[in-house]
Formats: sequence, structure tokens, C-alpha cells
Amino acid sequence: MFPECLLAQLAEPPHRETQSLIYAEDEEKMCTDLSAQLLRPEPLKPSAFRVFCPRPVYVSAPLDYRTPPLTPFYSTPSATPFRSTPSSPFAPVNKTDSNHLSSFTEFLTRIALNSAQRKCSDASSLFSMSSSPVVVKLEVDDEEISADNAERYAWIAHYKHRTAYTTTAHPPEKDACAICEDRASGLHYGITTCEGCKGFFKRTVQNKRIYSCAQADSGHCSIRRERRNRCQYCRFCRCLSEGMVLEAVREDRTPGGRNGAAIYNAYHQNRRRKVAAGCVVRSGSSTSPSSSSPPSVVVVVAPCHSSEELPVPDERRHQPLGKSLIEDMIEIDCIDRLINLKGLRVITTKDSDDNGPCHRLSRIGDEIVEQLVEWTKQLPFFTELPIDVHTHLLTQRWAELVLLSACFYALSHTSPHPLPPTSEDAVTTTTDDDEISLVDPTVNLRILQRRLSIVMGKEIPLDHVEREAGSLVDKFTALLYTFSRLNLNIDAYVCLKAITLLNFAPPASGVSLMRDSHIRKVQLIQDQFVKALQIQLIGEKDGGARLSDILTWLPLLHSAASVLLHSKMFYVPFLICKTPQRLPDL
Amino acid sequence: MFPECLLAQLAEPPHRETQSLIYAEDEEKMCTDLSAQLLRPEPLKPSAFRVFCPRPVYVSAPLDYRTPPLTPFYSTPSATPFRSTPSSPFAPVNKTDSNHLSSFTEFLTRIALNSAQRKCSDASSLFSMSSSPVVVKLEVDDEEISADNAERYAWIAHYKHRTAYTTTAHPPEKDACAICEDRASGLHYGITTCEGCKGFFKRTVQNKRIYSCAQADSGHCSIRRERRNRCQYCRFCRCLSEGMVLEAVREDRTPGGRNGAAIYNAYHQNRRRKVAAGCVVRSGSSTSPSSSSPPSVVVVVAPCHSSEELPVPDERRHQPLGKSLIEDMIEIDCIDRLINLKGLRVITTKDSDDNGPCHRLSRIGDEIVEQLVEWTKQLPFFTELPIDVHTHLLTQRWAELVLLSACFYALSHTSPHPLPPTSEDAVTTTTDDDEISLVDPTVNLRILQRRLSIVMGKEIPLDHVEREAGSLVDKFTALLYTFSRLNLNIDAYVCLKAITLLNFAPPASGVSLMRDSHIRKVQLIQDQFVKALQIQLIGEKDGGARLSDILTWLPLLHSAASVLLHSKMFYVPFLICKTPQRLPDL
DNA sequence: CGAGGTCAAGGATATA
DNA sequence: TATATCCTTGACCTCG
Ligand SMILES: [Zn+2]
Ligand SMILES: [Zn+2]
Ligand SMILES: [Zn+2]
Ligand SMILES: [Zn+2]
Repeated sequence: MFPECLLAQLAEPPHRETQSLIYAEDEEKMCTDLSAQLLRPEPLKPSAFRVFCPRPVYVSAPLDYRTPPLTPFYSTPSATPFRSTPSSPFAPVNKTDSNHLSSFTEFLTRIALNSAQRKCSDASSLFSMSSSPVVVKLEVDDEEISADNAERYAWIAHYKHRTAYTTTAHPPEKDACAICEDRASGLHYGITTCEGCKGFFKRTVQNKRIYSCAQADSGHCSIRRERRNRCQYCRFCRCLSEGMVLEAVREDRTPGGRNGAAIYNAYHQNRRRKVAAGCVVRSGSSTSPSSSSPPSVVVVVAPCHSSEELPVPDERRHQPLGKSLIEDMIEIDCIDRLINLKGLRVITTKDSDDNGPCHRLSRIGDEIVEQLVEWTKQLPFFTELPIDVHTHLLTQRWAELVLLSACFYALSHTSPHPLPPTSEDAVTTTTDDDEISLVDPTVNLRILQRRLSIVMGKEIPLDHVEREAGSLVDKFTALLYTFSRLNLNIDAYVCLKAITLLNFAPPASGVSLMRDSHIRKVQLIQDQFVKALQIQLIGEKDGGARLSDILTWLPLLHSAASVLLHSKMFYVPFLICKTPQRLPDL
Repeated sequence: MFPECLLAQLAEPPHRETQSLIYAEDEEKMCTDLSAQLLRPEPLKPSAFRVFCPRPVYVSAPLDYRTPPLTPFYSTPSATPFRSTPSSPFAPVNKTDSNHLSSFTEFLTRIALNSAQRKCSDASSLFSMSSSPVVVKLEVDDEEISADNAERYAWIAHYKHRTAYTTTAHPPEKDACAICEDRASGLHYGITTCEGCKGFFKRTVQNKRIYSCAQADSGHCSIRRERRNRCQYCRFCRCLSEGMVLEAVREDRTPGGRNGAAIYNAYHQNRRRKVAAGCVVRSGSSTSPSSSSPPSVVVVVAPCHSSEELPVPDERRHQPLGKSLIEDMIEIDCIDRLINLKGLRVITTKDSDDNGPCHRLSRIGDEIVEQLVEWTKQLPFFTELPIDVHTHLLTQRWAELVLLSACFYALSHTSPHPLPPTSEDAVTTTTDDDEISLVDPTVNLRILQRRLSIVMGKEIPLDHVEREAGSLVDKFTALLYTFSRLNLNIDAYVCLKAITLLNFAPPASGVSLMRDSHIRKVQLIQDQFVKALQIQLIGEKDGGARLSDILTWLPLLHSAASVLLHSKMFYVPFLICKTPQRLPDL
């Protein structure tokens, strides 16, 4: 009986997936292929950064999963002997000792390059966060941000429902695929899955496929609906860890009928194991490996509409990639880190730091750039562009990013109105002690003077501040007002931030240092964010921002950034936005 | 009977929801439904569809070949959006100004030809994407647009599909690709094709490529296996004429699964159309020059000769917007009338008109506004807004409209390069006698001085001109340069013109004279044009304008308009752009 | 119901 | 860079 099966499989038309497995004898070829794969820069996809995982590379002999497994399969299906080489694609091939570049830019580049190799771990931590036990869910959408960020963005908590579940616990929705959360079509091989995951599991087992994770930090890829095809290895791992039963894939390919008792036994066994695992995770939170779970996580169960189950599949299907992109952008937009710079903290120790304000300001500028570099490295499109392109963009735009972030922070924190003031409503926020004003620069100037005195540890006369920073405060106040008119939510804000960064302007000299392909790539990515922004804006009927308004606001931002750069007082927006922390400097 | 069908289909899930696939057994239902479609004018033969090679410049509109995922009832008629012109497509039918054609650059010639073709194909159905007022390309639900805007914007209802019905004969083979007669690999996008033609069609639609036939005898290249890569244009034409369905190329690039009922409907419809066409061709054999070679046997079938016909209830609410709207905008944009103002003509009669320049200038300002009022009255949305709103908008924006028109006119007429200068290429157009410069204001100043002298009938010293208009010329030159960087075609230009007009800015006083509903209406209409502009820009890979660049250019335009208004020398842009006509004043 | 298969979608990649 | 081959995918289908 076995030979027949084998023959049947061999006799299959070569079109099928069973045809040309690369086995162990091709090991050398595999190595080169794999390394080439790892070294090759990823092509830019117009609609997604990476849709599919690369063509499979078989790193070991085919495995018959259905042989009775005594070892727990759900750990890992196979150990992958290959890891991503430390010589990542971002490694500097030619060390450009650009002496003509400013030390500032060099600093940028150095930071970026040094930490490029750590990028993988950074990304993996991001991934593990997104799949960490605590997940914030937003209404019915798939939008999720980590609870960590939810803390940071406490001000948006009022419009976000939060729920929590563990990786091993069942998702709240009944009709969701346990693997990818797509709409499920029933029970398949033991668990509730969609048609895609069902077919994937079947093909994998039938053809004895062995995958490997392309990520350096193997095995932590997110398997959501939009991304489920990006990593077969992690998808199959998830299939196993969720309890899909290998033996339920029939050797003889007989359709129909019922499975034997052994299969049903395995179903029950897996279900028990999963429940137990869920208990373990819940009881001993310290065992959770990757998640540095924040201690205070507010768990609010979303209003569950379990009674009506089918109303949303269409929405799901239309859900473009923009959402997850924005999710990632929100996740990495650690605005508080930018606002709460060390250099802006109240001096508690030695105040003999009398190098003058210039030194202090330059330090703050460095801090800003450092934060922005970290942000850049976490951008979803970071790997899509060479380091020097990022450096160029950030050098061009960092002041605008600072101002944009400051504007958003200010409006998010100060205004008690959920909506910024419209024309007549409340143009002036309360002229209280520390309340920033959208219209009156003198209010903000006084705020700046007060806080600057605190930071510097000595009283600074108002007229001095006005003389030095008056025009800057004017400009910033005007910018704040126009920004408030845009009435952006956080989704639009992160999109606009990316658009700002990617707003490549050719050097006035006419000689571009960037290759045309890079420029086009930057433009393509920017276009993606413009589209994502546009999607965000749809549906905001009244008072919502409009794309043309937002984009035509960018020149104002640029103009204000010029003033900021010229003034060299980079701390001014931050100080106006937030009271300096009184924590001691490290 | 019809209402039920209609309701049933409208109730269908919009996307690829395949719960109710219409297969062969649903033939009856399909017949009734299809009959309505068959009665609707069919799209014309694509072989005469003429667009321009992407290599020099994208002057033709970027194409989104796909219709939005709508129900078949209102989405299918535009399966093949291009039409044939039995007469030569090169006939210069440019409505705006044909006598300039000879001296125009290639750039403008192409525009003229393109628009001429559009005029011929009155059917408006240039592109299937325009079957919905809103964007196809935005990965957005079009609920808001289709329902809300269809009511709100009754003015778009006047853009109706009217297409003719042509097709080509085709010798049916079994395993041969219907396009190139290579070995077929199955059904792809509706017909039997090889892998190569499948991929070619997919790439073309996905990347919105626009081809052109290099042969003088356009559209008659043979697409056999060995030669199929010789002419992309003819190959794609053949794909369309053979019935490949544009909409089957998925917008979201989701692999796997099955297509929705709409796609299957289109398959059936195309097959039916081809069969009918084949009969007609065989009966009337006079048109076929060579029986063996299938290429482009054009047969125009009267739309009402199908066997099964039912009276057409022309109740389709969702009319296309984008393309035909732009056509009309182009049609009414009589830029030459604006440029060739009477007041700028050379004085031939009495020159005792010595009221001084002030009076002359005020007359010119009146003339400008007069022309713009005429333009406004022809706008497609003219009836949608009250007169005072139009007045308000025009009062706000007329100087910007003047500058925008002048910029476009200047770039269309002066530059011999099909491509505007890029960074290094040719920033300076030839500093010839009357050649406008994009970078050197003094060149333009001299032009102005010369022409002003001609118009005024007396020599005007250069320093006087410089003193009076120097800053204005500087500003205008800078504006010209930035505008040239945008590299707009005429479609984008007319969209931008509307966007500019509709760029309502609330008065700084805070008291708006316009009602909120009017403001929202203006914004909504503007959004429509932003979307239409975006459609235009899609597919322009290299050197094409980008939405963010264009919209962020508007503040520059505004700023230059302020300078123009302050100078009160409204004639300056026109004089720089064009030599004053020597025609006698009427 | 849930096993199985189907086959046109799209992606990856070698090739020119 | 475009092409064409090969391969994966998944919504729908049949069968027991
Ligand atoms: Zn799934
Ligand atoms: Zn993985
Ligand atoms: Zn072919
Ligand atoms: Zn040709």
C-alpha cells in the first residue's frame, strides 16, 4: 500500500508542488542561495513591503510529519541550520569617509551604522511585542498596538477599546482563524482556521515541506491575515502550536468520511495542552519569555458582539495594508521620548556647567537626532533604503519632525477639548498658568521663560527670552494654530510624519548625491503614506482634516523649521509643550 | 422583473465575496442581466487605442485599467475602455488652438493628439476606472462617494457612457494561447493564454503601463510567439480584444482563491461578445484583408443588433467621473483666450490712449476677470454652487489662476524638451532671443521690457522695468521653475486649476461670509478634483508629478499671486509668456 | 461537516 | 529593466 501511494505521488504532474525539492546533496548551492538571499536587498513592493516569503530553500531532508511524534512538535518543526549572517545587507560595503560632511551628519551616520546590526533584534522585539500576550484591540478592526505603547499614548485611550488575550488562549471571536485571524470556515485538522491556513497546513504535510524563517530572530514573525504569506516557517509553527494535528492529513488522500478515534484523541489532547499552557502563562507571568510585560496593564474587555457574528467579513476583506502600516508607525512613534529629553530635565547636580547655552543646546540637538535615528531605524521601510539615504532625509527633515511632533504633543495634551477649536469656538485655550496658547505668542513666551528658568536653574528675564526667541515663538505659535485647524488624529499624524521625512527635496546646487533609483524609491514610499493618510481621512465627515489642507500645510512646517534651525534653540518647542521633568539627570 | 434583478445584484457583496457565484447554471439570470449590458453600448476595439510611449514623457493620462469592484450591473460595460477611430487618430482636432500645432513642441503635439482622440471618443468611457465618481485606486470603500456623492453631484450624471461595439475575429484553437499561439497554460483573466501573455497582461495592468506602437501602421503588429515581444502596444491591444478582463487583475494582489461573480460575469460577457463578433465577421468578409492573420479585423457592430435584447432602463446611477470630467475641463480651459487678451495686443490705431499705464492695467485686470468668469460659468460644477460662492472663490483666487495658466502655457510653448529640465539636464532653456528662462530672471526681465515696449508703442528703459517689476519677475521666474519641476500634463493642470479655484480659505477675520454648507460643498468638490488628479498621476513612473509635490506647490503659487496682486501689473506673466499679437484691436 | 482536490490568481527568480 | 517559467496560494468545489 505504501508503494502505491509513493508512486501516485511521483506520478503527479510536475506542475504541483511536489516536484523539485532540493535535498541535502545540493547543500553548497543552498548555502550560496541562502546567503545571496540574505544579502540581497529586498525589492520594494508598491502595495506592501513584503508580501510573500522568498522562494523556499530546503535546508534539510524532507520530513514526514505524520510519523508518530513522541517529541513535542509544537516547539519547532525543524531546527534551521542557517542564520542570517552578521554581515547584514546594511553593512557598510564601502566606508565612505565623508570628510566634507558635517560632524553632525557623520554622527548620524555612525549611529545608524553601528546600530544597523542591532536592527534585527530591535525588529524582533517589535514583533514579539505585537504578538505578546497583552494586546490592545481597537473596536472591530485588527488594529493593535502593544500595551507598552498604549501606556505611552495614554491620551488616546479614551477612544480605544482594550482587550487582552494571550497567544495561547483562544481569540475572542469565534469565527476568526486561530492562525491568522481571517474569517474561519470551520474546524480543520483540529482547530478553527480559515481556508488558507487549512490548505497551507495540508500542503505542508502532504508534500513534507520544511521551511525556515528568513528573519534573524527566527520564529517570531507575525501571522496576521495580511502577513501570513511572509513566513511559511512561522506560519507552520503557529499551526502546530495552535494544535493542528499532523495525522489528520490523510496519507491516502481519501476525501470525505470521518476520521478515526486516534485523530479525535489527538484533537482533545491538543486542546487540553493548550488550556494548560494558557493557565501557565496566566499564572506565572514571569515565564513569558519575550514580553517585558508592563506591570499595570488595564484590561478592558471590548464589547463583544458575539450574537451577531457575520456582519463584518466584508470590512475585513477590504482592509488594506494601510492599517497595519499605520499600526507600526504608531507603535514606534515614541513621542514622549522625544519630548522628555534628558537635556531638558531640571538640573539637580552640579550647575557649574557654564559652557554657556551653546554647549547645552548642541547637546540637546544631539539628543533629538539620537532619538530620531532610533525612530528611523524602526521605520517599516528602514530596510528599503540605504543608510545614506536615511541620513540624507533625516538631515534634511529632522527639524520639521521635531516641530510636527511637538505640535501633535501639544494639542494632544493641553487642550481639554477632544476637538481643537474651530473658528469661533475657543480659539484661545484658557490662558491659565501653563496652558499653551494657539493664538497668543506672548502667552507661550511667558511659558518658555518660566520653564527655561527652571531648567537653567536661574531666573532668565523675559525680555531676554523675547529678544532671543521671540520670532521663533511667534512662528511656532502660528504653526500650532494652523496645525490645530487640521485636526489630525494619531493615524494621520504618523502618516504625516513619514511623509515629512520622505519629502525629498533635491539640493539647490543641482547636483544630487542620491541616485535616481533611491529618489524614486523614497517617492514611492512617500506615496504609500499619502495613500494611507488619505484612507485615514475618508470617513471623517465634518471637521476632519482634508488631504489638500494637510499637504499644503507642509510648507508652513518647513518654514517654521527654518526659523528653528536658524535660531538653534531646538529646545524651544519642547519647553513650550511640556513642563521639564524634575527627575535627576543620569 | 427588472427591479428584482437589480435589487438582487445590488444586494450582492461588493468585493470578491463569492458566496453566490454565477455559473453556467445561472444562465437565465445572467441573460436577463446581461441583456441590459449588451444593450448598453459596448466598448470599442482597442487596437486603435493610441497612447504614447512612456519613454519620452507621460502626456497621456495614467491609466487605471480596472474598474472598481462593483456589482456587475454597473461595472461591466467598460471592460475594454478604449475605442477605435476609423479615421486617423492623428487628425488635429485640438479644440483649443490648432493653428499652433505646427510650431508646438512634441510635447504639445502629443497633448493635442491625445485630446483629439478623446474628443473623437466622445463616449467618455476612456477608462473603466471612471465608472465611479470616486477613486478606484485608493483601496477605499466607495460607499460615501457612490451613494452620497451621486446624489450630491448631479452634475456628473451628465457624463454618460456611450460606446460602440467592435471586436476582432479569432481562430479558436485548443491548447494555443489566444494571443500568441504559444502553448497555453490554462485560462487566465478570461481566456486561454500562455504564461507569458498572462504575466504580460498582469504586469501591464498592475503597473498601469502605457505603450505605443512604433510602427507607422499603428496597431497591426503580428503577435506570434517569436514576435510577441516586439510591440507591447499591439500585444496589449490583442489581450483586450481577445477578451482579457482588466478587473481580473486584483487590486489588492491577494493570491489564490476564486474571483467574484462580477469577474465571472465579465468572462461570460466577453465570450459572448466574441462569439457574436465572430459570426458577424464571417458573414461580412469584406473587411478582412488576410484570413490567416487575425490582427485587428475591425468590425463595428451596431449596438442594437444583438439577438436577445430588452429595452434598456437607463437607470444607472453611478456614472463615471474622472476622465470625462477632465475632458470637459480641458475643453473649457481656453488658455489662449486668457493669454491673448485684447489689452495686450499691439496698438495699431490711435495711440493717443495716454491715460497712463494705470488705466491700461486696470483694463487688463478686468479682461482677465472677465475671461475667468466665462471659464467659471462653464465649469462642470457651476450649478452646484451659488453665484456668490463662485464670486467669492474667484475673487480670492483669480490671480493664482492667472499665474497657474501662465506657467502652464509658458512650459507648454517654450521648452523644446519633452521633459522639463531635471537637476542637471538643462536647467536653463536656451537664452535665445525670446526664450523664457526658468532660472534667470534677468532674461525674462529683458523679454518683458522688449514686449512691453512693443505693446506700449514706445521704448521703455530696462531699469525702469526692473525697478517696477523686478521683484515680480523674480517671483514669477522662481514659480515657473518650481512648476516645471512638477512636470504636469494638461490633465493634471486642469485638475490643479480647479483645485486652486476651490481652495477656500476662511477669512482671517474669523467671520465667514459663506455658509458652512457651502464651504463643505466647495471642499467636497475640491476633493473630487484632488482624487481625479491623483488618478491622473497614477502610473507616471519617472518624472511624473506627484500629488504631494503638487499640493505643496500651491502655497508658492499663492505667495506669487500676492506679489502679483500687490504689483498690480497683471500683464507681466502674460507678456513674459507670449509675444503680443499684432492683430488690430477690434 | 471536514476531509479531499481544483485551478486561476499572485509571487519569486533566472534569463536576456 | 521586462519576460517567462515555475511555484505558492486560497475560495470554491466534491465526496463520504
Ligand atoms: Zn488562517
Ligand atoms: Zn518567521
Ligand atoms: Zn501567449
Ligand atoms: Zn504595434
